[in-house]
Amino acid sequence: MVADMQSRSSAPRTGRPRSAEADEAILAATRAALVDLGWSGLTLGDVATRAGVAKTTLYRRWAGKNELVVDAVAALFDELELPDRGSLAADIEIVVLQFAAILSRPEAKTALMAVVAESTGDAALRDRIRSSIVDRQKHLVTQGRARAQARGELPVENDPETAARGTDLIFDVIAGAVVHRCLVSSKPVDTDWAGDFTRLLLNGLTGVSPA
Amino acid sequence: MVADMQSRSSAPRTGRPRSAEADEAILAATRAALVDLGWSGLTLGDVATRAGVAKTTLYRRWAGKNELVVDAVAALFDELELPDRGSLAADIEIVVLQFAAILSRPEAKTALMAVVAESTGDAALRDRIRSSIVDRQKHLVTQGRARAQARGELPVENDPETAARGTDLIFDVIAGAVVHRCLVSSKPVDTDWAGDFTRLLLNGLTGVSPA
DNA sequence: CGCTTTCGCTACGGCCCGTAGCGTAACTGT
DNA sequence: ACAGTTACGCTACGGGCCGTAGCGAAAGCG
Repeated sequence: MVADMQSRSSAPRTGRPRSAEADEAILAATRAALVDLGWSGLTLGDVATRAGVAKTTLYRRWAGKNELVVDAVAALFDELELPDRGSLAADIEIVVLQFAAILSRPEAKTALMAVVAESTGDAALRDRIRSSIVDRQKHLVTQGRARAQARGELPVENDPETAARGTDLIFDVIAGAVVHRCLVSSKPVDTDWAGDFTRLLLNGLTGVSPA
Repeated sequence: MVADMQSRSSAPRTGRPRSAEADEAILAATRAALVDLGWSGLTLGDVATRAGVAKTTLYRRWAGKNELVVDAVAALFDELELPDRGSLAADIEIVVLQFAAILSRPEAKTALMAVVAESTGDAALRDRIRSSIVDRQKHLVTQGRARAQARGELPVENDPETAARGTDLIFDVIAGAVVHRCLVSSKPVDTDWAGDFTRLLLNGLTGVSPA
């Protein structure tokens, strides 16, 4: 979703409309190509062929490889959800395992790191990644925290600015640790590791409150 | 250092030796090119020109862009050290800030993520990254933990296998969180954030010990 | 039915890749 | 001193992908 710049602002009222099937076919072809060839092996010409679409059509909708792949991969992360397991520990563990499951898919692995690498020199791409992928999942943290506060497991934050800082911190710790474990250490995120990590984070959150 | 496969095993005893200056010139040129062009813009022909070396010389020593960049960037992380600041909290904070300082350099940013992305489909590259960069810094964790145990801040681990698991976990959490903060959230790792993170991790480590 | 926009297709210059071939330079053992 | 061996700089090449231009046809709208 949220493919090009044209669908956001006023779409042209006249002329032939863009094919919605083509959009989905292109994104699916991109994911398939990522699985087969990886980020560096992926070429826009190949994606166009797989999608049964002309290469020029592809360039009309996306500025380049980076933007295309961000959109193609963003949908994968919408699978994340947070069923109420009754305790903060269980909630953390389940989201860690879900996130790791997504990262185990080859298209997610190779694409995520690559677009982040490209984004280091491209502010617009950085914003696109954040709005399409990262910020969309941040509600999981606020949701889990709210539940924990309702259960009395966590203290209630008074200052909204402090709460936002805490949310960002928790998100960076969880996402960062799982990504690092999966892609850098390349060791499995099984229930053992998820349990260890959950205990560590839980102790950190429920321990002595910050100054 | 540790450039090619030839320097590890028995170097040829006969013939013209490889130029050591060329090695360093190439790696320096690679870092410079990463700053100017980023990962995707870097070409081996350009690196060779910058280094004042023929392109063929480059291909004799490195299999490709991935391996070259890993070696070029590995040296950056050797700056990390752990001066004894007297408390575990201070030790964590200082290493977080040091790591963030390295990640603030554009050549480190773009190269690290890119080679990790490439490594998702290349086991040999994954091992090269681990042995050249990651595992080299793991001693910081064991060192900091040993000091904290000597101070009585942390309990002593009896089982060496449990201790290793803990080391890996701490490493993933620290490195992962800092990387995520810098490159994905793209927010500054200042003393405020480092302090928040340190409190969180410290509480997690000193809290109720794992089952 | 005109107007507008998208679509598929072809073709193109340009850049970079990775290798081959050559003559030269550097170092080693006899 | 001399042959043997390896690294070096240089040039050249086929091949692949890029990103765009130009065309005729198709699909909507008033």
